[in-house]
Amino acid sequence: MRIASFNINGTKARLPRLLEWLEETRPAVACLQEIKCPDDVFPAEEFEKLGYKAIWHGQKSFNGVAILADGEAPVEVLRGLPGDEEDEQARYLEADVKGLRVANLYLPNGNPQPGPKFDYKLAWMERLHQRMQELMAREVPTVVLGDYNVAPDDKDVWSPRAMAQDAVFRPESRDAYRRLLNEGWTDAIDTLNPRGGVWTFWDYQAGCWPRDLGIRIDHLLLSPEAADRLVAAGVDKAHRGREKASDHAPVWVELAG
DNA sequence: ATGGCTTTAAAATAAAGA
Repeated sequence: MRIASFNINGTKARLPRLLEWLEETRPAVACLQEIKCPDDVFPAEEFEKLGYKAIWHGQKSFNGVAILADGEAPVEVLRGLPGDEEDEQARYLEADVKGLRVANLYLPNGNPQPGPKFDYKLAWMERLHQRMQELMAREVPTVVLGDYNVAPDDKDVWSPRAMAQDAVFRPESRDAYRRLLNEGWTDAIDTLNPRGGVWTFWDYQAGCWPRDLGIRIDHLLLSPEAADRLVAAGVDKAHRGREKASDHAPVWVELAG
């Protein structure tokens, strides 16, 4: 059973690429980030035609997340990350689907840093830590996946020097990510590719894609009950090279059962 | 190169991304 995550950078601009990716890779569950549309224009019927039922949490212009499942409707558990009544940004959606708890997130980018956006990112990561502790305590198979906007280690960026001032690579961001993992989560792609050099994002600028200058910021974190079923994990890298591609490639994990 | 692209919203530029 394949569980996938894809920052699509705009539903409207990406729809043909997104539909062909679903048809070609047929994930059981597909979590999308940056749908960048209000709830009333999300093209759910296009996914229905391919046999996917969806729930989504959008907003105008920016952010937005969705969970698609092959042949069954995800049962929504949480819309929005708890812990801040003032937070209006659509970045978190949690559901029960295919016998798993699935939490789909679009973590704040945090640039420029330092500044209020970076403060928001770090506060958001503390709230996520709280929620992931609750999820861990349930002791059921759980996958917390999405665009974390954190490159955890030197081996996860094409150039640590070039990335040094970027919010996705600051020590504060990496420390916060490590604190999440320390609760007992398994970073699926890192576990199966311990030497690093696996990218999930290539900037549109400066020829980063043709030169393969990327970073790894999209992650799939497995609770112990899900990690016991880990078979494979990977990146659909070729999809980054297509016409009108997102700047992220899809990432996925294969679970037994 | 505090941006070399791309998307969104909206009607020319501006914000956001990472």
